[in-house]
Amino acid sequence: MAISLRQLQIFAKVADLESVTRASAELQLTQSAVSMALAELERYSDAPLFNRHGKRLHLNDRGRQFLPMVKQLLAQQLEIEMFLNQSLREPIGILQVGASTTIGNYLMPGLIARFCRRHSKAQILLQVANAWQIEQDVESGKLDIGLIEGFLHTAGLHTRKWRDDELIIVTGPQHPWVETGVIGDDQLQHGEWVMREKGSGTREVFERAMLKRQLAFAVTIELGHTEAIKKAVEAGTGCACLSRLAVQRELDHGWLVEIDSPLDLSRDLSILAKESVHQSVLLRTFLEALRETA
Amino acid sequence: MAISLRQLQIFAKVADLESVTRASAELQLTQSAVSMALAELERYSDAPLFNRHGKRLHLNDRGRQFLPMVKQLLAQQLEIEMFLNQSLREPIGILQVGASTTIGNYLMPGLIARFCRRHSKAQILLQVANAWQIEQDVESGKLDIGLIEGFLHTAGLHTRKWRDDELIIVTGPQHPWVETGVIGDDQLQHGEWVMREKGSGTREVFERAMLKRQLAFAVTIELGHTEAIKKAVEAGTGCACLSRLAVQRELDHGWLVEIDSPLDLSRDLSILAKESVHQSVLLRTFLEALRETA
DNA sequence: GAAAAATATCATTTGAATTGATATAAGAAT
DNA sequence: ATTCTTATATCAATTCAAATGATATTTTTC
Repeated sequence: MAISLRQLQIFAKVADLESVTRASAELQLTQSAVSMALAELERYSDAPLFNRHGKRLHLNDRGRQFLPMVKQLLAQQLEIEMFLNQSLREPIGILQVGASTTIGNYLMPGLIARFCRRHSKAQILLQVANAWQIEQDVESGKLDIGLIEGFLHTAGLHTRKWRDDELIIVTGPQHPWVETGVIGDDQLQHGEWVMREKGSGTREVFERAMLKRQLAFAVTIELGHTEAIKKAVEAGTGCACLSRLAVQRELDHGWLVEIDSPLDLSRDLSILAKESVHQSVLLRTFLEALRETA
Repeated sequence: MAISLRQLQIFAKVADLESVTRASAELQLTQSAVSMALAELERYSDAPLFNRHGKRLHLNDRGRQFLPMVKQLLAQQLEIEMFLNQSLREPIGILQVGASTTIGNYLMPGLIARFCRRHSKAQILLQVANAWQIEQDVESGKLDIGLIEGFLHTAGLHTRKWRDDELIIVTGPQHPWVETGVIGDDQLQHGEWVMREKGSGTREVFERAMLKRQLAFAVTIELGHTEAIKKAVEAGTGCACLSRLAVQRELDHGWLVEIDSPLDLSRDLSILAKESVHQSVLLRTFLEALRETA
């Protein structure tokens, strides 16, 4: 038989009070229960932990070494029990959040920072990956929640719209389009487009919007990262279509300029979560925080 | 009802294996016992700790934070049980000892053999690794004690000098230096040195001693193992600077010859141990045995 | 769509913890 | 000294929690 928390509690109490009877009173047990629990512990350890001198119990050297260990363990027990109770009312825990590129890089950092400042015992771990990967990991339970651009369709996965994301066309400040700030179909077709590789969510939206207006276009440069595209366009190379989220700072500083066009470049950002009976306080609080930013 | 160690053990095992069935096998329990214990814990905590997705169990946000607390408590439990189980006077149990290369290869084997002959119920497991690794493992508690060449300085780790180690210069018996058995600065500078790679503790001591006398030297051959260096020098290739511990046997047989030099080639061997409330009988006895060999 | 594999749940059994009663022993009061 | 009080230890009986075996439910796999 192994040791039990009960035995250790009893031992600590008896050691503190130096009395079986008083310990039994405080523990709401009979004297005999305490005595037996103690005897059991000493039998397990093959040697006494107390000196019995008359009616008085005194810790012996072994017991003296033992007591601090026991106290530490009981403190940990208390901490654990507190955690279980606390996490019911307060958002406490480690939340695994997945986000696809644009959201993960431009939207989540600030949002998470604000959230953690507000809820100091909550920890958010962010994984940035492509939408498909996020979907898999939410499905398997590795992630508690996923945030992606566009919709996805795994059965049994709860997808719902979070907020709108607006893609805009941008150029460098010295670009000829800047003069009017507006372009039409013609310019759209003949622009020198700097884009992410095929398959990127952002690019897909642009392609679909162009297709809808039956416009063809050519990609001058393909770059693997949004930041690289921004740098290229800032430097004067053609034009790009990016999420407003990704270029807000550059627009504010005037490093990039927004160009109006007749394209419909809005898309949805979605929240993926498991259909589940129970949502933890932390998860619910985080969902609420997401809703607030929408 | 309060939480029990049993429940926590079961929780930790299930969380690790992500399977109730496998956990039940390892814990020698039926699947239903494990399932119920888990249910009990979740009922106590008023909310699930796992996401159940089909057959797969995945920790949720609370569970993720809960697990490390539980692990820590269980480790503490283990320590407590070890303390109680250890015999009062006889060293019994398994001691995890780490040693850096020279000590581990040339000093420990004999010492451990002698110790185990004397204390038949004691088992010493020796891990030979570099000083940094040893330090980490002592710090983390994987090792009970570490023995390294030189000093190291992790806060909270108890380092103290164990004994001296003397490095000596050796050559093969047919080497010209053997005639006098003594060399000076000139020979030191122009010797054909066979050495361990840069970064080796032994080499560092030699380099520092040479630097102190402002002597330059060239390394003719670099070899990864002390044994290889000994073989090379025995075969007549140049000279080496090695711990006396590593070459004692070869000196006794006359396969290698010790050459006196004006260098100061002594260093300290140190003992690393955790600052801890309790030192087991086994650990104390082993430390005493170490002191005896010093 | 059937078979295999995993988890959850139920009634039943097992076993450990607790009780109540009693023995024993030390210190205090007479 | 002897009795009374107070404390711990131990025993058989009881209570209650934990484990089992059987079974239902669900999910994955072929």
